[in-house]
Amino acid sequence: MLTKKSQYAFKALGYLADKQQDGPVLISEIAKKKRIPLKFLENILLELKKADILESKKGKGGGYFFKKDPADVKMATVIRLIDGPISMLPCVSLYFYERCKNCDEKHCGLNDVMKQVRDATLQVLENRTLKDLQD
Amino acid sequence: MLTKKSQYAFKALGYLADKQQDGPVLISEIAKKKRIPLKFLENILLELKKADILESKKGKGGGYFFKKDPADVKMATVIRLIDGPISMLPCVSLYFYERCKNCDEKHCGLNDVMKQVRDATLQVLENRTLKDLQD
DNA sequence: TATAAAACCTACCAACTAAGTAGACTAATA
DNA sequence: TATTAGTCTACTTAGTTGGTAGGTTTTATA
Repeated sequence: MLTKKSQYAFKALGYLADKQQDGPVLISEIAKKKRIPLKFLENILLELKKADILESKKGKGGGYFFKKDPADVKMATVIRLIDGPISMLPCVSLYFYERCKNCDEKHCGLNDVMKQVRDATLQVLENRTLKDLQD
Repeated sequence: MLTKKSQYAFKALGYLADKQQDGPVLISEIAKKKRIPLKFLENILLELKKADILESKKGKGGGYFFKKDPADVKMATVIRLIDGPISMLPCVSLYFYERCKNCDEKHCGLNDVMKQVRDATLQVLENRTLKDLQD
């Protein structure tokens, strides 16, 4: 399951994608409209900024807005950033790989199946972007 | 990610599937061969028994063995039993559904995408069985 | 029928993670 | 220079994960 954190991230990103033409959007506005705890949302947006997905402006008239085009940010990227691995096992993960102890990946039935699951999942998440979150 | 618990469950089930012709297998034998903490494995096997996947015999000459045919037990069933939901969001889960607050499932982009992920995942996990874990 | 083997059961625990909060600091603008 | 708004560091609290301890019950067999 996705954590609350990444669910909030997607909600916020969807909102920002909708408001892309309106200039900077306040954290407090997003928090209110999407019912996300304000301080928690602060952390999330900051992470998204540090990952170069969002940009921000301080002071009056400030707020958050997209740095990249939403259509260029894959869902998979956001999940990996906020939650970590997408795969069901470390030994089949592409970005968070860890080798299996006591099991030879070359002929491990579980490994095989979980690789299939991974590929099926990524087929979706690598081809859908934040643009798909817009109304 | 799968928990250690369900990973251990799969290891143990794979071992039992291999030894299906040999009569009851000791917990301690599985624990040793698959390097699973003994007492932890006890709990896991008990859960699998209560779910009617395994059967056990007490006393001398006892142990664990399959109640169902491994080929009739889907991977998805084991994951749901040990770890819970397979879906990435409660609002797209088939077995652990919870409705979304503050978001209309009828036109929610995230919901749409996560339904696709769910279906792609289940396509694999509902069609692979414990038989696929055998050597 | 005693005894040993084996699963079963209840309870506990330490470490970690998820989810969120508090409060001070920095930068931009009017 | 006052106000606005994001940034940063640190903390808290509840729940989950990954176990462990130790006793109870059931069964085969000598």
